[in-house]
Amino acid sequence: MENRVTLKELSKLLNVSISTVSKALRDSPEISPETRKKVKELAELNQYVPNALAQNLKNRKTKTIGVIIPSILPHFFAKALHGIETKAAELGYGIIICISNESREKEAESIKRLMNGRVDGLILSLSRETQASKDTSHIMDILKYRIPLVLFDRVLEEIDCDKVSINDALQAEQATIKLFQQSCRKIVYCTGISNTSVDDQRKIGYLQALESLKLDSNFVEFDTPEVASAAIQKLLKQDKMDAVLASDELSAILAMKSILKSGYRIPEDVAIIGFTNGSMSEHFVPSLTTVDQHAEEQGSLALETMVDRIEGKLPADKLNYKLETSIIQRDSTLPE
Amino acid sequence: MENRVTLKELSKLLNVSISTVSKALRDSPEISPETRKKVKELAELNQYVPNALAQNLKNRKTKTIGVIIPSILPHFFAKALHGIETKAAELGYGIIICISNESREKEAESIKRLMNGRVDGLILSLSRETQASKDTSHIMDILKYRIPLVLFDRVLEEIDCDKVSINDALQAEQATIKLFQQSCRKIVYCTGISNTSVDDQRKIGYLQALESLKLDSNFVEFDTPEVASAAIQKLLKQDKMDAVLASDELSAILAMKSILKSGYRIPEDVAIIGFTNGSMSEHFVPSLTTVDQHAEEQGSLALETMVDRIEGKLPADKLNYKLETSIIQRDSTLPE
DNA sequence: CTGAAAGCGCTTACAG
DNA sequence: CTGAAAGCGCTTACAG
Repeated sequence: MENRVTLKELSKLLNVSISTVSKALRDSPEISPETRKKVKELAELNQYVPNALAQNLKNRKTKTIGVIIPSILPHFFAKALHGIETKAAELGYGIIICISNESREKEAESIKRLMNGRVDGLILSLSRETQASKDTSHIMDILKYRIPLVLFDRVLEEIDCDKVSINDALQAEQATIKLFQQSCRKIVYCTGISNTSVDDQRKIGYLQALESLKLDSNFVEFDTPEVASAAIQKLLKQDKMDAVLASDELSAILAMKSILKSGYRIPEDVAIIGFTNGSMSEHFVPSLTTVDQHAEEQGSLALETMVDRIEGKLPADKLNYKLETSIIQRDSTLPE
Repeated sequence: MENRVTLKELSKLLNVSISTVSKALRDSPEISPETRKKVKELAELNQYVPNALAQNLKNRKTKTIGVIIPSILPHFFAKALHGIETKAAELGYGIIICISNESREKEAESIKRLMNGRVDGLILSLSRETQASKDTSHIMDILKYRIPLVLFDRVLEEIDCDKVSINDALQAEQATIKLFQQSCRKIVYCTGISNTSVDDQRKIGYLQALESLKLDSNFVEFDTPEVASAAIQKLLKQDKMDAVLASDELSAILAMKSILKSGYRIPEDVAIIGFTNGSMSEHFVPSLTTVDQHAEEQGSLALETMVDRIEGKLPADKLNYKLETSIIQRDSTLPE
């Protein structure tokens, strides 16, 4: 039941100075091999663990990265976080996670909490409120204090920092074209995540595709599942829908359920492509054709970029990765 | 582009001592109101943020809790984490998250990483390897250093610490009896998470129920989805299954898919109850009747217990919460 | 090869 | 009401 042992205590036990103990433990050539050995043995015996707080204070670095995400419940963020954590462990870094819950205020609070020496850098996926309001003063503070910042997935181009995201507009455009190629002419865009940069980008891609294909657009935007289902069933009844491009997993699943319930077949009557490749996409019957957002890779690349930045391995100019994505063909669209 | 300002710098600007600045900022009555005001204004102007590392070192507490979980991908852990984070934010604490990836070694590493002054306490859900091997020496180290420890969900009774879990055995027993009451006589236990305390407990409950009901047991244990599906289809063919008790969400979904694919009806031919109430349970067709594990509440209670322990509000005797759970009736069992 | 000293940025008991 | 001093636990340039 002892308390943690310190350098001071070890030095007393050995009748040497604290400096000697410290150097011996870090294998400094200044110290004689015998002393080094003695010190290390005693340290081992007493299960000495250096106090990270003191080390960090002295070294002015913490080997930990702060991560702020809007939520952890959507599969995308859980996977991205997994990618971040895995890469961090690999590179010898730890992570501190805060969840903004889509709120700008909580995001700003978390930033404050972390900007006080606790972390060497911040990885952020912006909250919906921040993206909607475009009020990024709290983000600018990070830059002002010269704390490295990496934005991922939900990025804002005007912020001068490293970024990792997928080319959502391009993907949405290609997905729309794919639906067109399956003879769909009434392609409806369905989203439960309005007001995020990713959703905006996807809408842009969708509209671009429609314009070049000379088709009309149609949107279902919702906050609650009930609203979504009602809107979809209405469109079906009015014969205004033979395909769905869904911006998030939940809206894709809700759409499929409404479609099946109304007696239509997937993909013969209505084809669907979703974003986010979660477990529901894989296991629903029929399984959902999705744009793979490479959540884990985004997370892993964001962390790697951060560490490279911290360790000065990157040029001064900020990086802006746009990951290539691919469409995972499943049963909600016709086979090629 | 300035660097972060310190007490020392503020004190120089104001021509007072560091102590005065420090006390003024903490509203000490020792300092005159005018000085306090002046100091605070300058601090505000310079966006002074106290260095948490230095504060923590001095105060010997960090107001942050370490959380080590086996994985973040299963919905249960994502939800539990959400509960932990929410409650932590509410109580003014931060959390540091490590993922053990079900490995005892990574778990031990994370513990070492966190036990060096970084956190005030540790919340843990044990990795599968640790639970299987029962080698808990790395956990004992935590206790030895008098670091508060709360175990949740995957607990081990022999460890002397606060615990939060659900009564898995009882729940499994009741779920089994519920299936019996729907005239099921060939109830198969299906699991993809063998060798965890929760699975062991559920098996115990299942077997207890079967014994009192004088029924035979039958197990499907698997590592890959293919194995599960094959095993289930075999049992169906041999007419050895009219109900499934599934220990995790994935095995429940896999079972349902196999059953439907083999042409049986749910719940008329085969009824199913699962554990873990994730999004797939809710949205699969038919939706899955599940035992609600109260993931968020487990997380939130674990964190609250931790904070109470740290702040000395708890008796010396360790607490052992067993949360009441309930069965969420959906379409994979007959209505009551 | 070893140790005394300064310092990271803060807090607080004590003196004045 | 204000400040000098000690200390949290470490690291490292410097002296010996």
